[in-house]
Amino acid sequence: MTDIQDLDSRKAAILEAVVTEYIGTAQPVGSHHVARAPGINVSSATIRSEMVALERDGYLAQPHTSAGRIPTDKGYRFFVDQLTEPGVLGPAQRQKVSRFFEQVHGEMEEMLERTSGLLSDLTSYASVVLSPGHEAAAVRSVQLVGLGPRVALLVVVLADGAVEKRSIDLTEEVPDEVLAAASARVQAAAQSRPLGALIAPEPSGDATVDRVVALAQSVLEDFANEVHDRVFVGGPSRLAAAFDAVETVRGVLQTLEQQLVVVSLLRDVLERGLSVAIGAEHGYEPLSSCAVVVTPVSVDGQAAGAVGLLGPTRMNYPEALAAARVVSEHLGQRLGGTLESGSPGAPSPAPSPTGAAAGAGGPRPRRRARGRR
Amino acid sequence: MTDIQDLDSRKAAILEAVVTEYIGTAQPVGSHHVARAPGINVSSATIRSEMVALERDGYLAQPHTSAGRIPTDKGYRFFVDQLTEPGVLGPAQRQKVSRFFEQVHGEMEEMLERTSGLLSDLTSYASVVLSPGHEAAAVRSVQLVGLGPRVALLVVVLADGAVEKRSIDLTEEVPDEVLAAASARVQAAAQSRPLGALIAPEPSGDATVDRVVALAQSVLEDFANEVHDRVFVGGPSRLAAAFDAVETVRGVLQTLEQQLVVVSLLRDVLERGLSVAIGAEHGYEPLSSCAVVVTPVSVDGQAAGAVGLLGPTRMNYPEALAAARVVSEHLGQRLGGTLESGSPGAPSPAPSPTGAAAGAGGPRPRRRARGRR
DNA sequence: GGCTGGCACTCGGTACAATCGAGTGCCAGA
DNA sequence: TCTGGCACTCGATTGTACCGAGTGCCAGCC
Repeated sequence: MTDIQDLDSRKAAILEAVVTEYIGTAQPVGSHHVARAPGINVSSATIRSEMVALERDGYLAQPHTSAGRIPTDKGYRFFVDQLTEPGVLGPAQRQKVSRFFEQVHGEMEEMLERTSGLLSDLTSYASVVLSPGHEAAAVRSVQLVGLGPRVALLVVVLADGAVEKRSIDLTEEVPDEVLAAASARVQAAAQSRPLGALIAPEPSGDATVDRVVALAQSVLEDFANEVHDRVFVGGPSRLAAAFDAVETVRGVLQTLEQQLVVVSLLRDVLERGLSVAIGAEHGYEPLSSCAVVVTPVSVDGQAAGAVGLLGPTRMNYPEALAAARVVSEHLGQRLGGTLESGSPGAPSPAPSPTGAAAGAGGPRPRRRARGRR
Repeated sequence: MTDIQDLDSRKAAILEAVVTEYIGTAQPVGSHHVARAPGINVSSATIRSEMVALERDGYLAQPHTSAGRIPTDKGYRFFVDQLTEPGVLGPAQRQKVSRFFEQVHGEMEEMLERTSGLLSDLTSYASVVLSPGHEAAAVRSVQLVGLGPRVALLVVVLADGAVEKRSIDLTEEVPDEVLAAASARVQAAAQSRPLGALIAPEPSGDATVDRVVALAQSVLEDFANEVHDRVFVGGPSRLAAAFDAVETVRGVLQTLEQQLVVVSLLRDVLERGLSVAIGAEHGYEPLSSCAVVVTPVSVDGQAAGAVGLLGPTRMNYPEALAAARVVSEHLGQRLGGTLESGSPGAPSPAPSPTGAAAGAGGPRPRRRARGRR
């Protein structure tokens, strides 16, 4: 327990005791309880006077006179910043994670979805898994498949295994051969280039083919902007118990339903180099009674999505941080392994040393996530 | 379902009044209120004695002595069965729906997801949209795309526009040419057949190709079983306000998170020919304080998924039925239109005549009756 | 000087009684 | 057969008293 900037060590210890206790009980904690906490060797009277100071400085608040204190957002912030050792998961939970990643299989999206289930299982908070972006991934295949006389489906496979599709209205009947020819031309032009850096296919001389090619090409270019970072929200029902005001629950759930908001929330937090955003810090008003824990996922040293947890501000930060970190590591390795089938697990990368400021990978360019209204 | 028919018209009217009032206020309703209801021309004393009978017969219940009555599941059931005219949406809502379906675009999955948003918007209940099954859809395209030296992605496009994918571990390096050859063979064998009735490709003579073909083929066969009907749950946050017990909310939300459960719930209800399942009727214990309204979606006369609403048993059935029906119709037309781009909207199919027991055959004998005198 | 124990005070929570009123069951009479 | 009237029930509300956790302050002690 080191001395921290503007709080002497005794105040820090008291604050820590209050936060810890409050996280456990959700009840305002009084000087008496603090006095009984381990590491505190002063009387309750002393603690009271310290608490007055902590309240004056904005670390604690009192729901009403003659009640104990509860931490403010600032109080939690201090507590989190002060955490030195990353929290540790229990052996049972650790094993759950290992088991999960040994056994999980299937498509990336499915895997991410299940990962979010795992995270919320581990922590009993709502979890959030942000899928890796695709802007850097090269196009492996483009295909036009006829679905009806005037409708074709454009299917794009990226090097990272993502598949995007979009149906195209051809406005008039196009024979299969033309579709195939167009498909081949688009494919040839896009092959091995990332979506962001496509080149236009040469004209073929056949007007119909060129028309279809142009249609497909424009959809392809749309993808470059639209290719969405999907977000998987796990276990939102956990939040029902986290707040006592039904209104709060409803508001939070409603916000979580807007995937766009969740994505930008996570992105914002990551961009600010935080791994924890508490209460109003993240600036999303409906979530002002929530805290968010985010950990970027890196695959082979590259930033690739993120995992996070969302709970009440009185969430168990050490545990949440530990869970997010462990899952993020496993997930990164697993995703790295996908493309090189059966590659031996690389040695565990060193965990970032502190609870905050894990600026992995530097700032990422802002990208649009697909809007769900 | 037993003796639901034997309510004389006065009892029916009283029951209807109780249900209507309770749906609106969520408060137990007393004989006085019923007496004031339109169409009721008897005194509260008479109503009281009728209510005693209704309670004895299980249509009403009393939270405690000297409180008003609330409908039981059986009471709601009678009320719903008795509905003759389908409820009508307000003009504003109707317009919302039309607008939505004029403007909606993009992939089917996205469309379904947004449709579920629309439904819950219209009704302020949680909504459920079940994607059409793919068993009958023919394979339009199968493609093996190399992702890494030892990994390929199998991408299948079905005639209805669905795209399924699965990565395949090739266990050893396979050159692109071999992949392409295998891809062509698998495609040739599967082309135009539904997933359920695949035939095995002929051996090619090249051992490596055949090995890859076999791998792909087995994955393809897996799809036949696994291709799951996706379900989109919209606006679960609406449920937070619907129940007062937090525990109930949590349980319901948790159940909704298990997509598998939701799918079979809907499937069960549809199979039993119901369009409404109330409380314990559907047999899913955690949802026993919920009611489900389901309407199948038909595309060109073929059953194709379903839309539904999930709310408290005291939900507004007429409105919910109307919303589900309207959205189902629009959705069916829209989906039908997808494959024949720009087909003119067919004239609105006649709505099913009754609120319940769509499969029950016989013409609806019962008529709603009013108090006389 | 800083810490401590003691003390008066505050105020939410609980327990209990009184009251209110919505609602019931029953019954005599039209 | 229905109705108005009546006695009764019981949850909800209000008021009062009290308990106890917690506070702020202060005099005294190390």
